[in-house]
Amino acid sequence: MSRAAVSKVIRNAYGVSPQMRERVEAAIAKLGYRPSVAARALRGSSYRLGLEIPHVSARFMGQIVDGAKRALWGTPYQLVLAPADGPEYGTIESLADGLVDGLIAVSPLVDAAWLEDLARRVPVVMLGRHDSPTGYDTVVGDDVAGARAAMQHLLDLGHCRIAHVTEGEAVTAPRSGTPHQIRLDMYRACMVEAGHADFVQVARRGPASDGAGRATADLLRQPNPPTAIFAAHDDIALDVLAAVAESGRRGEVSVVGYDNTDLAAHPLIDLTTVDQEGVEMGAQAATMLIERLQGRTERREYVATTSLRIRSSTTPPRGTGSGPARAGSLKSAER
Amino acid sequence: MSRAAVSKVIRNAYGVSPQMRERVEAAIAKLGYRPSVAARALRGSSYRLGLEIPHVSARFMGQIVDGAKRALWGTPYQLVLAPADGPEYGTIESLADGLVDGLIAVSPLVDAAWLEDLARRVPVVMLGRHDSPTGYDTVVGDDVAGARAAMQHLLDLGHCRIAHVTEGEAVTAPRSGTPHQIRLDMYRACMVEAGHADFVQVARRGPASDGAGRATADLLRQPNPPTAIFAAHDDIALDVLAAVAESGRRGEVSVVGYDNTDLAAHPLIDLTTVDQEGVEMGAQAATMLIERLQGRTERREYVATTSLRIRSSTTPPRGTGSGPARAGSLKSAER
DNA sequence: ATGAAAGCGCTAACAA
DNA sequence: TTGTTAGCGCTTTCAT
Repeated sequence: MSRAAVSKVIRNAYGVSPQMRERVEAAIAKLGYRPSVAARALRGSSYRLGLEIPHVSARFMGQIVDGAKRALWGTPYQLVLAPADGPEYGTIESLADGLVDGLIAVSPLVDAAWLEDLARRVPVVMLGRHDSPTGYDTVVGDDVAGARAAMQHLLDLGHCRIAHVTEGEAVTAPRSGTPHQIRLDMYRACMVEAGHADFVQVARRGPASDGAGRATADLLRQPNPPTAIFAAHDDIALDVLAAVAESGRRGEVSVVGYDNTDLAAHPLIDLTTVDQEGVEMGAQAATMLIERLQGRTERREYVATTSLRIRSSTTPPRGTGSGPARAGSLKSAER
Repeated sequence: MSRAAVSKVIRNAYGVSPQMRERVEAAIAKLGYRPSVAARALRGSSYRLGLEIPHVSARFMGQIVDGAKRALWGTPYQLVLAPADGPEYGTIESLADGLVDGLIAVSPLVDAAWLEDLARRVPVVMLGRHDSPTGYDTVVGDDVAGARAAMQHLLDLGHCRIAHVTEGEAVTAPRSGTPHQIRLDMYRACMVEAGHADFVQVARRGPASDGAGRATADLLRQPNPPTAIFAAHDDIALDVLAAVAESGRRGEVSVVGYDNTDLAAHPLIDLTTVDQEGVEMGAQAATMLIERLQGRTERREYVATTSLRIRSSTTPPRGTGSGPARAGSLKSAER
């Protein structure tokens, strides 16, 4: 039989008789034949979708991957992950260079123009970008609402001295539009709005090794330390909780995270956090990508809704006498 | 200029003059040219190495990935991850079908003969297999020593009623040689050796959703519940700790995990666990794979050494008076 | 040192 | 319905 016949059988293409199909399938089974992805990709599509996953906030990525897998279930597409931890250009290109039919990336820092170029070569969905591109789709959380909810919660509890612990300067660069920049801005705005502008304190996580532990420890060692900390994401929040525990003040400093990572619900952690539908974000991204592959060209954007999950890591401040703090102490006695 | 020239420049091959190289490089930069991985793979190698990562014990996989990345640093190889959660045959094949030059997989359950076949097509390194293959390399922890160390620690503390919480039956099938089967066997052997054969109790984690929480809760609800639990890996241990905390007996049931996941060191978790050099395992696997690609054909095996990390999740049993429990109490006073 | 050309395994358009 | 054939973009051998 001819290769064309085999090709048609494999692709379920039109124009092949039942008995031919049977013969081909028998041969495939007997020879253990497997089509070469490389050759396929060269001629058409590889049926692989790439997902670039930055090391930062690794736990949140688990949700994204789960969602993408769910969305791809039953489709002919396979998910391929590429871990990145530096500037993501290289990793993204290594995916785009013919390995995959389309890609999802989480790279708030790469240049928008560069992405538009990339998107002309291969369909792209970007996660966590608040820009308004023309050539690619975006899936993003409502960071304004999420950060505001977190801050409002702490303020409602009666906290005044609230610090923010976030990623390095690069990730929050002033007009970059990254989720972390927006969370930081909202933190500042809420503090100002609540009349605590004088206590605005931002700490940043250091080089990967020590995480946000040192930065938090420094915050706590001050004469007038924060009574609450808003962490830019759950992984940082974990470091913050660790630093608080190690400083011997477990339970005395409220901590809010972001992402509602699986660990946040663990009773030994029990972290108040902002849920932004990570799984749904992953699923939407994969779905959008497939739509692009099927021919859609107009831009789409999915904005995930956020909701605050209140757990025991946030309590009213230990009252030292001021109005709201006093109210807080009462509440804390009820626990 | 000819494509041959370009090809040579890209591959740093022999036979190209400096001025030609310069011209080519200028053209590459100007056109933003990127070689197609697919075409390359078709003709020779893709310079991609695949790593199949099962969803189970996800946190341990982080170490493996980190190690593999470290080993690949500075080589021309890129790491590509393929998430799997069911029977891994499909995922492995989807990698092997021309996408990658070689692959690392963590699939204790796939058939050895099938793997030998696979290894004839593409270089393979398997993680966590205690078999003695001819065509592929293995990287494995010393599960006998690791499990024994964990059990010995609990017995030394004075525990008699020790339960084991592990994965589903499939993963511990009697003569399968999986790490979890060996840990289970060692658990049983140590219990018998210590004269506690009558208390051997094995619980298993249910379908992914509830984890090992239910199984643990059932254990604890018994009239004569265990005073210590040996969990087959840290992710299960986390579920166990959660169930213990939720049963209101935080700190009363000792828990040992396995893998020394990053979370085990968190002060709010502080889990005693068996370290098996996960990062080193990943690095060794990647290194072995590269050696294979460079022509090695004889089999290699790397056995990671284990070491017990004692933390506060294990304490002597709350003494109800028996000999060993009393001894344990003394030790605990030293803490 | 350079270029021409064959062919990797597949798909798609066309011929039989 | 089937088989033939022309490339996809690269590497590699062989002439020049």
